[in-house]
Amino acid sequence: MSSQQSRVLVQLRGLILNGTFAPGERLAEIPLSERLNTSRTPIRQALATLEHEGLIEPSPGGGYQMRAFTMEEVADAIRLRGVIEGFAARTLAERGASKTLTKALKQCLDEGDAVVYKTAMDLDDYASYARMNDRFHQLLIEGCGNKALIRVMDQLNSQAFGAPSATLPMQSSMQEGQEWMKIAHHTHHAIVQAIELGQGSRAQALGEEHVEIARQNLQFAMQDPELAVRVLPGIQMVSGVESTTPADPLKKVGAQGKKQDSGKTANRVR
Amino acid sequence: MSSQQSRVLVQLRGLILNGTFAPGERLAEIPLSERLNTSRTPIRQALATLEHEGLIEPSPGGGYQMRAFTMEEVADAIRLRGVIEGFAARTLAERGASKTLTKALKQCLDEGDAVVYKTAMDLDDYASYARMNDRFHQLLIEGCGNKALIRVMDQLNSQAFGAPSATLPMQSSMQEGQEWMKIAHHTHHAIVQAIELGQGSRAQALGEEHVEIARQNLQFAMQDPELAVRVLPGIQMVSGVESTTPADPLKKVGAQGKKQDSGKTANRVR
DNA sequence: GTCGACTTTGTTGTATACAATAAAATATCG
DNA sequence: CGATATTTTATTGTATACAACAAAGTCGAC
Repeated sequence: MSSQQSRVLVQLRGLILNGTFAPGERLAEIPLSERLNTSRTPIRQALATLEHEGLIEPSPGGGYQMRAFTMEEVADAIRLRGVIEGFAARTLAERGASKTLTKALKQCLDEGDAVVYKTAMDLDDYASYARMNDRFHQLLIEGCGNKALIRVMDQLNSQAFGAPSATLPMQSSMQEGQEWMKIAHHTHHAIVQAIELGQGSRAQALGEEHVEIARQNLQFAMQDPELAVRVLPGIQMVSGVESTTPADPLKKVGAQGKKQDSGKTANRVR
Repeated sequence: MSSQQSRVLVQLRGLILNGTFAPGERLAEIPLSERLNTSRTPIRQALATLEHEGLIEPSPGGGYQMRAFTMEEVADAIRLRGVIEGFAARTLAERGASKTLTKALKQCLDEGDAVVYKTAMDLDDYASYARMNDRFHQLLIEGCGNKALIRVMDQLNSQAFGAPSATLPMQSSMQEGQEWMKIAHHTHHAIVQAIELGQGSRAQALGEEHVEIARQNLQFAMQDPELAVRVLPGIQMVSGVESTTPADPLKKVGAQGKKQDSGKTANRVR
């Protein structure tokens, strides 16, 4: 795609996921365009996209504002992801997976085994497991061949906490993390087996249960927000998680471009 | 929202759903802006939205083109809708439905009963059943309280054949239609009962089975494309369904604004 | 006559000017 | 002094000009 539009979209999404804007904060076009060194046009396009992705919402008087997320919503999004992935797995089990797909899935299983059964796991291992995990879930979704499902999953993915990496165990210590990973990866094995044996119902149930692990871990990780912020990008947007780096996220004024000269009409509501 | 943007979006979506553009046909901004009496800006915005809705796709060299749909994709979209609605019903069963929601659902059941058990059904009855059906499904989706699910379902709805009305029986004769409606409406009753009794698994299964009726009916209706076109808006977009009204939908040239003077460079691919 | 470089032309991407609008600040009247 | 009308001002919505680009056509050389 063209450079300006995609660049702005990525950068703006990044800003949002970093918790730059407080919930309800207006996303005015001109400050954003100055901040990202572009004109209003690409900004507008990016804002429209982000609205479709569900990261921002229309402001009553026109324009957009930052959305507020609750923990409950995040948990619901993860559950939905489980249902859809479960359906994908079931479809694969019922229709049969192609030889190449099965092979690719088993490749993922092997890679995961190599990491999970290591005696000592480091950050690189964690990263490579995360990559494998993403690929595994991607394979399930793309492999099932249901285009509507692929589209819908794209939408969920863009919502950050719905993304495959959100299904990853995230624990305070590597040790703990590895234990959870063993369980999660065991489910990967079971899903592939169910697909091979044509056990549709089992495949579906496993898909749902798989994200349940992640959901519980998320709730656990939220007890230590510092950790959650480091491990799950975008979690700052969820109310209850205080971001530590930006200045004063409590006030609505927030980080506002460079102007800030008068300060009187800084955050007009319209 | 502002008048120009929403107007253009609705009109353009209408044109697409009417089968105005052949699959693969380029949707150039200037011809569209002339056709809808506006500038390129609202057109661009509408095109972006329609891409997110999945009705059009990006063209390789930039811009957009009409998407091609297959019957299989439509069937898959309906199945996915069933899974998601089933999940909504299950969630309601597990979490318990509010008093007002239960009441609203039962109101739908009563209205449906009144239509389905009539001795002779006319078009008005059909229309009122359709309205009730839409409301019923809407209540399930909104009522379950899962915001991610609501968003995802919005996306499916915009895709026309995924819409609630697509779950309606569509038969060649009123007589036949009424028989199918009886079955479909019976499922409505069963879903509400399952929700009331907290039978989550049953509610889920019923949700999925409910759309299965519609899927089979769709395939049946496709044997008589004339009927399908009349009964299911947007079905013209599906390859294999020949639309009758526009001129020559086989050639890619299709209905192209007003220009058509030279004809030589009419459909530049870029 | 055919292949290749060049020119033409249509189309999108980007910036920006202008209009419409709504909120805030200010002035005016009771 | 308070409430309301008016002005101001920021911001979005819309139109359009210009730049970048890519495809098609055209000309020329071998």
